Amino acid sequence: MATLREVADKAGVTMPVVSAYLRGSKTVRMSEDTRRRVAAALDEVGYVPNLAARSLRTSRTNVIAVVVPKLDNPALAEMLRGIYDAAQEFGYVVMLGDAARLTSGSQMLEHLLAHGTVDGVIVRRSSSLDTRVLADMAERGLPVLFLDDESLHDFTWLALDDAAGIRLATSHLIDLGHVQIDFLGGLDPIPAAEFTRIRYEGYVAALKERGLAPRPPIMSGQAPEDGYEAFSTLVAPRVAHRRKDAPTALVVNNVTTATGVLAAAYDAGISVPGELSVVGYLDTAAASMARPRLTTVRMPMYELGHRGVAALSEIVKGEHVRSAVLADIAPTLIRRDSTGPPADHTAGQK
Amino acid sequence: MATLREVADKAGVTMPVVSAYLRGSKTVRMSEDTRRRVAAALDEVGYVPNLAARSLRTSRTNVIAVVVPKLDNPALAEMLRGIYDAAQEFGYVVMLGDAARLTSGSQMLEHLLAHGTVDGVIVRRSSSLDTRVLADMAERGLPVLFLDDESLHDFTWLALDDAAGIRLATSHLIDLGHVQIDFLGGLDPIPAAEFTRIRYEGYVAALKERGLAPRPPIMSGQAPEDGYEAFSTLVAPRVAHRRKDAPTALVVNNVTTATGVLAAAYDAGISVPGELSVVGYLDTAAASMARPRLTTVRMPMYELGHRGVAALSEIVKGEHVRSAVLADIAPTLIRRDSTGPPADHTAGQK
DNA sequence: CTGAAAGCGCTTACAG
DNA sequence: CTGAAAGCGCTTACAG
Repeated sequence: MATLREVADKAGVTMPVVSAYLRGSKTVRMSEDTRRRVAAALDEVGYVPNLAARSLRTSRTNVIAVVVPKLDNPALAEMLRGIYDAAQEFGYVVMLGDAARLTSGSQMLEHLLAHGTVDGVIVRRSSSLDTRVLADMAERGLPVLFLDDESLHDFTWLALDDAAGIRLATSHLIDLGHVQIDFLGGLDPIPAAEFTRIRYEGYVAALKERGLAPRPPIMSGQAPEDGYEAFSTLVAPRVAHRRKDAPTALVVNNVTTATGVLAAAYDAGISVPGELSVVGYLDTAAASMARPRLTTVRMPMYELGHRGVAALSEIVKGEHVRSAVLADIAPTLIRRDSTGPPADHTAGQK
Repeated sequence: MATLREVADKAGVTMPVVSAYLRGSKTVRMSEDTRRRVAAALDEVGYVPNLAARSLRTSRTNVIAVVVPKLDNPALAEMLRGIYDAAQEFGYVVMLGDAARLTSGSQMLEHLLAHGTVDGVIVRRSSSLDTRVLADMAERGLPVLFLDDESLHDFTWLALDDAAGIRLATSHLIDLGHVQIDFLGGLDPIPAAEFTRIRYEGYVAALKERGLAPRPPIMSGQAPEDGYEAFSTLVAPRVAHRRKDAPTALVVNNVTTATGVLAAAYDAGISVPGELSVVGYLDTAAASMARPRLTTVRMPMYELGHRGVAALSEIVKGEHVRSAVLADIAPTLIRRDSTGPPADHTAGQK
């Protein structure tokens, strides 16, 4: 537990000199001999700084908290890479947490709201947080940046161009010749997540552009099990019995949900893409391990995370940051094996 | 930025009284009237504590860091649940991090090694950390608990009973009538991860117990792609050509790897479990979404995390903690659809 | 350009 | 049982 004072005494200098040496201060000049003595003393006592003392003095911690809805959501892995990379560039340490643990009155919330703990917070999905928690953050004036969507008011956010992404997925199916295309997915119950509305509207827009009739969304939670359940009960019966209103293709809001859809199709004996094409939104490693390999739309998740940190650092500095959609990076279609022409076009091929 | 002093002045008491009130001190008694005045003042100024100041004074932070090899590894989700639950009980806030980011000289390592930042660290898999990082931790005397395996020396660890888990998986296959059983998986290149050796030995033990001959391990990394690659090149050709040495069943070290194996078997036209049974080690939601649904062995991951925090809190208090294997909780076989009797026993059924 | 002082906001040991 | 003082380990503004 050597302190700056001990190091200074040992080196025959004063504390501020050691402090300046440690911080690599450019304004304080010291002789080569002084440097050497300080370095030797530092090394000799095995000096380790006390960051609590530094934070108390500077009222900065260089720690940012990152809160995500589900820690093990693979679709977020790339966003986290972007966040960690940017954090390193900006000199931040990242403290990652689960939104489910950040409840009102929780130890973790107390920690974030207190002074001297984190400089700011990045939250993926405001809807994964209690409204009381959001209110606390706002009231406390905590610098927060949301990685959300364009429907979030009252806070600063950065968003993917979800409408464009889903439009791309839908257009791909239209290009293949599909006409009866359904939208399934992630309509979280309460609060009726706005982000899904925007995604659904991307689907609607794509169909209308091409003179096709949009169909009502098929509600589903986001987990694989949710996709399995929704597909089994709401889609599979229509497809299996070749009902006139059966879709020949499906836009699935989330890639995670889509893996459940694939399992359900398999269990129902529905061939993908033979009888039904499936495209998932967002891309993960699991998409290429699924059988059939899942066609997806890849979004700039890395950039979302990276720019999020940059924006937060501005907010921390007290500067005003404008909410924005990442529309300058186009979504990419990752064509794999789960999409193909509709059955009636390929009758001869199979 | 109200301070304790301001609150005290407003309430007409001294700082220590407010401090005691805040901490719910039992030793300091105060009148009902005082309590009310303090509470009112606290509320009026919107007091928020400065945790850096508190840490500087108490040299405790109530923060623990948790370092895992891969943030989005679903097999760890349950362990993290255990950690978060226990952290709450012990009054800790969890700071989760990625081992890949905790490199020598990294901002994050500096942060962990400094005073006044975290009270201790839990590391899943010592082998995911640079040896220099481990040496730094040891030298600095940082309280660390490893969630590793029994082959880790020089540090305190808590381990799953990997040998028992793999023995259960192997016995299941033997019970089904399999004789030619291979072990595939997670032999990390350098350092030749000890934990896989122990798992492999569980496989060997199970076979020997039943008078069967163990076979050399099939090396593979842990990712789905690794499992895919290893299976495609080293196993599939033998099975497809019905070579005499072809396995009829496979113990896959990791469930993540097993999903890749399943995809590879599908692509090679090998029917699971018709021609080959596959059992994965550890259980995840993805195992039940795979087709065929993957038979796995479930280990007490929640308890591993929970007890890890309990052990760390002892270490933080300076008490000696003995490394231990969680042998009191038996592994469970989760029987799904990827295992069945060997082909020659079922010739009439298919 | 260098050196001693003040103070960040708490908690705790100590005197009354 | 209550109240004023000391001090945790830093950094920065200020005097020399």
